[in-house]
Amino acid sequence: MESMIRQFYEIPGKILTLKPGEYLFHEGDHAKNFFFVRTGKIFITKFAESGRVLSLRLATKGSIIGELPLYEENPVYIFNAVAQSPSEVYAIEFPTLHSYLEKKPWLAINLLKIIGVHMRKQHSKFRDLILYGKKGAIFSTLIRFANSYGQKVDDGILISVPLTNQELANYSATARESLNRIFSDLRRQNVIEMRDGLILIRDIDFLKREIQCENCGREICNIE
Amino acid sequence: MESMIRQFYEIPGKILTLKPGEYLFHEGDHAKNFFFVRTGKIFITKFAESGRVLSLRLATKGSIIGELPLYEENPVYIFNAVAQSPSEVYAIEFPTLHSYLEKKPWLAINLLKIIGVHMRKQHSKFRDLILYGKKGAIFSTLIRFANSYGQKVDDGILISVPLTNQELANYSATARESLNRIFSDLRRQNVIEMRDGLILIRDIDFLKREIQCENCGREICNIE
DNA sequence: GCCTGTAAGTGAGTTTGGTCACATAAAGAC
DNA sequence: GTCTTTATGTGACCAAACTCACTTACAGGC
Repeated sequence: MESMIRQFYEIPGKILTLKPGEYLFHEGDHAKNFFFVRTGKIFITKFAESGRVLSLRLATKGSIIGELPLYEENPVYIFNAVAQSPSEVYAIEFPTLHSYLEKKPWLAINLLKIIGVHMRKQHSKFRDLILYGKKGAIFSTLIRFANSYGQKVDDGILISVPLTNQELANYSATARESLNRIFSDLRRQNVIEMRDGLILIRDIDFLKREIQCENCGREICNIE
Repeated sequence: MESMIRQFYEIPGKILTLKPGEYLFHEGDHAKNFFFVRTGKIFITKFAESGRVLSLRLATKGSIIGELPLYEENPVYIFNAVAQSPSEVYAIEFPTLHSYLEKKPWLAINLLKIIGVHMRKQHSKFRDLILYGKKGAIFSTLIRFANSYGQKVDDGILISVPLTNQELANYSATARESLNRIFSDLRRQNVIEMRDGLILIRDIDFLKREIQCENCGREICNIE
């Protein structure tokens, strides 16, 4: 994956830096650029009329962002991208990317591969959220965070990103209170535990069992 | 869209014919081919352990199927494809497609475009199902069927595909009974009506209003 | 015509999850 | 230290949606 992305850095572009909380783009904005994350972490979210927020990804080094409108007639971002931590992204303008893709077949193929993986991620998330209720959504979110940002420690997997319950609820399309109650249960059952404000997953197999995890691998089952 | 797909027919492949109810592939099968639908209609579904079925698409002339595992190391179909009506598909083996994509940049770019549209469809469906409850899921399904298979008649839009309530419920990740009750309401409110076993949508704007339709256009908001 | 099988419709009861309203805890500001 | 703000934890209640059980309607076979 890393090597695929390196090839895109040969395309002329600009480096942008973002402070935490700063938006790279808003949904509805006219889309001009395609981005790679160089450093930091970027939340990808979508707003609902009701004020609810649906969080979709937490992009990190190597993630591509804003690729959806690439070949649209009237390109518009359909998500928000907001920095979670100080971040650097590499921005390539669509027309520039278009001309490179036309010239270099391997580039287009690599992009196909990347987008294919995106599709599969999206589908597997869809499955978890639709078929296994809120518990499924929350467990799936935890597993994905563990795969993306988990560090093996002696008694489990520590998710190295600080996340509030509200943020996690947004990833699971759930009310904060519902997530909270499910977390209380998981703590009682010794499946998770809080450590220095981070989540420690002590029994990830429990989570996987409950949502009939298809063991699709870390490349697909992540939050990036 | 049509012209894009014509280019793929220059790639050597085989024509397969399917009878109604016949499977093109099952989820979990080793994936060898990429398909275009030439004629007929193909259901794309996914099974859940519980016996529930989630229906995702109803592919028709011009739709591509089975593209997800294209660049996987161990390619496996993650959905089922089953003919709804007598159908013909054009099957291209992955290695053949790979070599053509390497040689012809415009082919890879067209595939990028097609898959980009797929992604956007998937996202918009996700949004409807996640953010607007079961009503949102059902209304979204109706709108998509209307966009794909609707015929304008003097008093509304007739969905020209015969669908049972159970099938529609599968598209909406809903229990049949729930869909049934929502349909009863819609009939009472004169939003829909049954005509010769087909659904006639009399007030599609009502449906769109309820789910905060973003009017993303027929290219995205469909069921193909 | 009848019989059979499948689909549709509907009530009752239960579960799940969301909302509201607080109480408590933790983290900063000063 | 106090005060303020933000996050967490929970109970009570309500609404949405699922399940179960059954009735009704319709189509096809014969």
